[in-house]
Amino acid sequence: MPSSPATKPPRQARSRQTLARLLDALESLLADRTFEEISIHEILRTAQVSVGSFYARFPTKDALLPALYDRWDQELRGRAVTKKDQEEARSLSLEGLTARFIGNMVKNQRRRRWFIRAVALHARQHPQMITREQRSKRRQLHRQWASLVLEHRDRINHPDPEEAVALAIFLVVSTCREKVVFSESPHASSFRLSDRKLTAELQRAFLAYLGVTPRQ
Amino acid sequence: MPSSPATKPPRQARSRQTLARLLDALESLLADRTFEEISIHEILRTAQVSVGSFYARFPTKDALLPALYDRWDQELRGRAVTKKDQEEARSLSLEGLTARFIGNMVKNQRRRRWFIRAVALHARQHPQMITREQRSKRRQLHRQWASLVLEHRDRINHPDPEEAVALAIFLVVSTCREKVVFSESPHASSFRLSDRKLTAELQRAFLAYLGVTPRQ
DNA sequence: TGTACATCAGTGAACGCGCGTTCACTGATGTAC
DNA sequence: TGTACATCAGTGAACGCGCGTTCACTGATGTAC
Repeated sequence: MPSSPATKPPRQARSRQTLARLLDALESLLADRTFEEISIHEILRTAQVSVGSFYARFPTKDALLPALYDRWDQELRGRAVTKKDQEEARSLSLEGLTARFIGNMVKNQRRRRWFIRAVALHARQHPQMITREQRSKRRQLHRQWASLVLEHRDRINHPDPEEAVALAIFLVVSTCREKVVFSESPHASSFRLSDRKLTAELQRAFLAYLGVTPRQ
Repeated sequence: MPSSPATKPPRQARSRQTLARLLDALESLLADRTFEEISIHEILRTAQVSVGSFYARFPTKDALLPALYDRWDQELRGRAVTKKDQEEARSLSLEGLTARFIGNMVKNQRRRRWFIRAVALHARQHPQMITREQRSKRRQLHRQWASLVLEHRDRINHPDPEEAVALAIFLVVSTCREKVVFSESPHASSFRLSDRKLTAELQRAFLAYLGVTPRQ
């Protein structure tokens, strides 16, 4: 249902595999180049799929990346957060909550960096990708995090806690993406920072900005 | 001298104007589209310059954006910081210093957002652009800022002040760019935030992360 | 001041390559009776 | 269980458009004597 508007869903197992091969091929090729730089023919060769077969499923090349995005989002939704998880999260301290979320964020960005880079670059010029992103599971998780953090409102020292939490999340997400996804090309050579350290520092920044002082 | 390697500098006033027209044309077209999306012919039509004239100056299309970058960087170097300015900056409080720098940053990003967006997108896939950026005046200003901040080392509460300052700058620059340059498309609709407010909050985040407590 | 020549600057029709896409076709799978 | 037909799925040669670039040329400016 959240798949591309003009994309016909496969009816047979055979074509479902072809689709999977296409998306896999694209994902692997994205490691080296932008979506724009990769030609259809190249994707098709990698996936061992013929041109006609592709255009039977997708209206244009541009429909392919959104489809990959959807698959990823579905995957995220698959590991649905249970009621139990939510209860558990609610019982955590603000520090614990932050540590867990930021830890996951860094880990995920690291694992899927190529894919995230491609989507981020593509979204900058394709509005439909942006709206897709806004309805994504990822965004939903951010909202969940925000409300969980706001349950510790008494420890937040900022004139407008709601706004502050939103900006704090924006801040760590932007920084994390810039660092992990974009600033680690061989040419960038900005300061080195292990993921462990990055996580710790982002946590520190998050809590400090919200004006949270350690409990003694 | 810092102009593109294979780019021939103009010898006559006439061609210097042509060059300027080309760069102006590109800069204005970047407001709506990516560099990749803009064709040479379009730039030439806008600048009222012929194809041959362009290729007499530039080896390829890709040499044009770096040239625009250089012009901008030269402009920055033009308004050189005098000894007096430095003295003055040194006499400011940490809060004053931060306010000034972040204020300028937000203002500049706002003014030149299209151009910055183009460069950021292009740099992601063209290494030569990255090295250019690293030797830029902008980077140099960041380093200057870092060392000025470190003169207030006694007010910084972080196990590794040097590293912390570097990351703090990275943090505010990344966030500012993400917000001003990328997150304000009509489709993005993330939370609204005036430049004034953004500046204030980034300042708060910067100082809080460094563990600076207000002087009483 | 004038003439000859070299260099700089500019012109735009034409080229050719690469890419996304089309199309006429064959083969595989599912369904009805 | 077998046959007929509809639909789904896959094939790859060929097309054509748009783009960056070339090239043979004309005109303007600077320099030497």
